[in-house]
Amino acid sequence: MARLPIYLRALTVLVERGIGTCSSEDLATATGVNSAKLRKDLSYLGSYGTRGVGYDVDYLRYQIAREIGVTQDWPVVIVGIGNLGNALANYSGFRSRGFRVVALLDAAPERHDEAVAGLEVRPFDDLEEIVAAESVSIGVIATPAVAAQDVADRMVAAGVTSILNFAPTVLSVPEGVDVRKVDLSIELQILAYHEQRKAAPDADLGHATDQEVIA
Amino acid sequence: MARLPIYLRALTVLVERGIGTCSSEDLATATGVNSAKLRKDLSYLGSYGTRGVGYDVDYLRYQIAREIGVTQDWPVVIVGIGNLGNALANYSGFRSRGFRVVALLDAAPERHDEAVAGLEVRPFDDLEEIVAAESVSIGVIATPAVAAQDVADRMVAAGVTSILNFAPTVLSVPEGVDVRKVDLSIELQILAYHEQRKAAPDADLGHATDQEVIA
DNA sequence: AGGAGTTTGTGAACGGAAGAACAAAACGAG
DNA sequence: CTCGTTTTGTTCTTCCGTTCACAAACTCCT
Ligand SMILES: NC(=O)c1ccc[n+]([C@@H]2O[C@H](COP(=O)([O-])OP(=O)(O)OC[C@H]3O[C@@H](n4cnc5c(N)ncnc54)[C@H](O)[C@@H]3O)[C@@H](O)[C@H]2O)c1
Ligand SMILES: NC(=O)c1ccc[n+]([C@@H]2O[C@H](COP(=O)([O-])OP(=O)(O)OC[C@H]3O[C@@H](n4cnc5c(N)ncnc54)[C@H](O)[C@@H]3O)[C@@H](O)[C@H]2O)c1
Repeated sequence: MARLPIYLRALTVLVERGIGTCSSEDLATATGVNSAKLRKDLSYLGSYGTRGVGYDVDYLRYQIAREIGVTQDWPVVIVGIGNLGNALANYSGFRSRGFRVVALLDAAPERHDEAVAGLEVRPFDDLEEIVAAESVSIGVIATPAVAAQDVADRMVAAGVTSILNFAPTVLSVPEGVDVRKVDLSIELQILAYHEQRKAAPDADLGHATDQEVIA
Repeated sequence: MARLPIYLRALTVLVERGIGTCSSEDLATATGVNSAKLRKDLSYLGSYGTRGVGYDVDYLRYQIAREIGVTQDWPVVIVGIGNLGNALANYSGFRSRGFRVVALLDAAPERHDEAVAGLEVRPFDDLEEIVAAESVSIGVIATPAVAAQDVADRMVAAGVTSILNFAPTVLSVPEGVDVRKVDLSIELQILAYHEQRKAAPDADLGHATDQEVIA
């Protein structure tokens, strides 16, 4: 379920505040979801709450982390160390949430050996070697759109089975490989859509059909 | 509808290739959605297709752009010019899709007057002035999580009614203000979740959620 | 110990999206 | 002009996620 990471983050905040237990109502308001939905989500992983009391924050946190699979560290490779790739490489939030960037790859020779976030940028052709050596199963694509499909194919061939794609392209991958895409332009366009609706209260009054067949 | 931007992008590609008309089947495979769903989406904006022929690429593209509201340029401010803010400021894809970054704001004085992507980084306190002067209604938050809520409050007070939030926090905003969040850690965690399921075949198999399409 | 007050877990109702299927419309060939 | 082919627009059915509502279970206070 896609909401588990949100609960996990909220629980981490509660742990840091030294809060030992919380009700579904508390967690629900903290994460912005309906409390019934939250309880149903949690009950899906088992009965980890106590009626009349709530949930043990630490215990629930561990259970969710275990369910998601972030009790272990996942090695990750990032391909395309441009504007976005640099930002990602420097992002500390990955590390603290169970992901370890093991390599930065780029096709452009002028980027090689450059140090980014304590890692050197390596040639894209080292992909297979690195994936095999570090048992990498998750790859991040931050290359231009035209290169994304090629990079994805190489990743899949090398053994990567999950891809996070920042390039604005639809990737085609074989069965068994998961792709998630993050497209910032789309996010902005969705905002613009709602924004336009706010400005024009007359909304879509029946886009009336303009043509009638004449007999 | 959240799929319109995807159709728009696919149509833009078709335009660039000089293709004049396309069927719902074509667009569906190009975007990775079901053709019936796509037709239903398009029919929601009106009857812009011709039975037996398909859709006029240029015309449909314009209609979708108009529906989304990207026939005009939307001014955007970015707050928090760190790793991520820099990448966003340098991203050309916003401009080409109907968004214009009008200002880069940061609270840290040492960043001020620095030039990023042809714009100078200005003090966060200039927010209200800029929003008013440029009629900005869309703001992007790329600050650390602790500052995000404050920034959002200031944005809302200044007149921003749509926020794209990259900080891993749940923002609370008044009615009428739209917030979309992009949380990269969550995306990775969802991948890790599926990845773990692949490795452990005892879990509930099934639900193959991937996009399979030919490019 | 018992009752009052909480809070979980879940059965049932609801809503809306997704897919299958088909009739209506356009076009081209003969 | 008519028929066959293609493809849209839409209806109908199915399914999944959300929400409501409530009994069961636990704590605390008297
Ligand atoms: N910068 C942003 O904020 C932003 C926002 C949204 C989406 N994106 C998308 O993310 C992607 C990267 O954006 P960017 O701004 O970092 O671009 P960029 O041009 O700065 O960086 C791209 C990098 O990929 C490398 N590259 C190119 N082809 C490659 C290949 N075949 N194999 C390996 N590496 C290759 C290039 O050498 C370059 O270093 C683009 O698809 C862009 O549309 C970026
Ligand atoms: N870097 C990434 O790839 C990445 C990935 C996912 C999420 N994020 C999130 O995006 C946000 C920014 O990440 P980053 O790596 O760019 O961080 P960063 O520390 O590099 O940059 C943050 C910037 O925000 C500025 N800032 C701090 N408080 C401010 C305030 N109150 N008003 C205005 N500006 C303020 C700082 O001066 C700094 O320049 C964080 O919340 C992070 O969790 C970043």
